[in-house]
Amino acid sequence: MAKYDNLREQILEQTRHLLVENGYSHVSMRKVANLVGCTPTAIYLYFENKDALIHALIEEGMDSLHQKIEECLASESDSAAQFKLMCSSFLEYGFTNPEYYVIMFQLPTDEMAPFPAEKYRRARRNLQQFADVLHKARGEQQPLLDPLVDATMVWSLLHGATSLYLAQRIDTRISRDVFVTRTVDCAMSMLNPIQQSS
Amino acid sequence: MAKYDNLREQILEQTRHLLVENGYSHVSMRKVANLVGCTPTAIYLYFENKDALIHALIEEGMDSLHQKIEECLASESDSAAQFKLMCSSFLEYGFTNPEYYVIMFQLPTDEMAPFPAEKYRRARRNLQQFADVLHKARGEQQPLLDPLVDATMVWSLLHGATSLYLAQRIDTRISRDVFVTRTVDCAMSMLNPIQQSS
DNA sequence: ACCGTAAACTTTACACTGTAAACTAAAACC
DNA sequence: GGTTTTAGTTTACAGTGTAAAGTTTACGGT
Repeated sequence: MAKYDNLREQILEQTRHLLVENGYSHVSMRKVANLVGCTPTAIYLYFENKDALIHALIEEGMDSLHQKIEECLASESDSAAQFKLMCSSFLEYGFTNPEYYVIMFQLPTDEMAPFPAEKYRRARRNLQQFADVLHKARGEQQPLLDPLVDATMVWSLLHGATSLYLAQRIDTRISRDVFVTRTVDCAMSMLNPIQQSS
Repeated sequence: MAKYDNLREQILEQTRHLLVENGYSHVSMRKVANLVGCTPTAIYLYFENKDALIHALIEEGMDSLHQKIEECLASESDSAAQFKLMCSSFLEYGFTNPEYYVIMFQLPTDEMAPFPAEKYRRARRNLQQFADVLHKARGEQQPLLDPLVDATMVWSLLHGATSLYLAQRIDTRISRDVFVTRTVDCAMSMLNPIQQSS
């Protein structure tokens, strides 16, 4: 009675295709169903609703980003170099996978159910890795500075840079190359402890 | 034949109300029309489409943010203090006006027409002011460093921090207070020239 | 005073959206 | 062989943005 080879996989595949090709707004249950060759409601047999379908793709994205960051750790031995590579890789990931980046980090909060906190654990590994490398690159002392907080600062910078770039909010007089280089420099400067105000 | 006092103004008012109350996704032409008391299509007499209606609100937001930043300049005389206040004010603006912030800076790029570049000039004033203050606070020399680029870095940090905060992506172990303070400290550290890599 | 025109709307309609509910056909199990 | 379960389809509903045409009201000119 299995009419399709692996319907769940086909649905994910076509959704991803639609997402990458036309962006989030053009993903509709009917379009996905048409591409797959099934009916719109058949999708509900495998995904609770549209949000759940998108969430599955978010997981994909989180995993591929995680893998990319792992590669940074592998291809460098010096922790400062690792950190630098991680930063530029993060930017590159966002720039080259805007659709994934958007659904992962800036999906309209009120438009869809938030990514379930429990699944978000996997995503947090990435931040934790930033924190770890940061800590190591600083020489593992500096107990006064919380690496998690500072990693969050780095993340803010990288995420902000990526978001503004993707939203084409960056002044056109600034080339992409300069923008990336300076952003990474900026992140590197966060390796030096930041003086805390009163 | 004027059935309404000032229909255009009333439409904007109710749209803003709906936006602040329920978020972007719950703004629909029919809901706005119902609140105003007119028909959905009447809105098209004053706004080309839904995007144009939202764009008008973006302008409102840009102006109020601009005003807030102007106040920072007025209430401090030292340029470093001005800069610091501008940063924390920017964060505060985003935190307390999430709906405006969202439509201004992170509207789903592919969901609606981009904010017209021409109108975006007004928005760019804000960035320019950051650049100016940054330049002044550094003592007006440092010709090697482009203030526009560095202001963009500051903006990236602030925007990233705001976005992540609004998307509830910040680790719950980090209090809002700590987060804001550290972000501002981080921005302040950008006053010191950042060493450029090769 | 009256008529033509233009402004300010309303009515109707279309194609699209997510998804709930009911139905159906085929396979699996006892 | 009959019953239950699986894997779908069909139909339907309430919502969306917006195009096109129809309607009412006010004003300017003669």
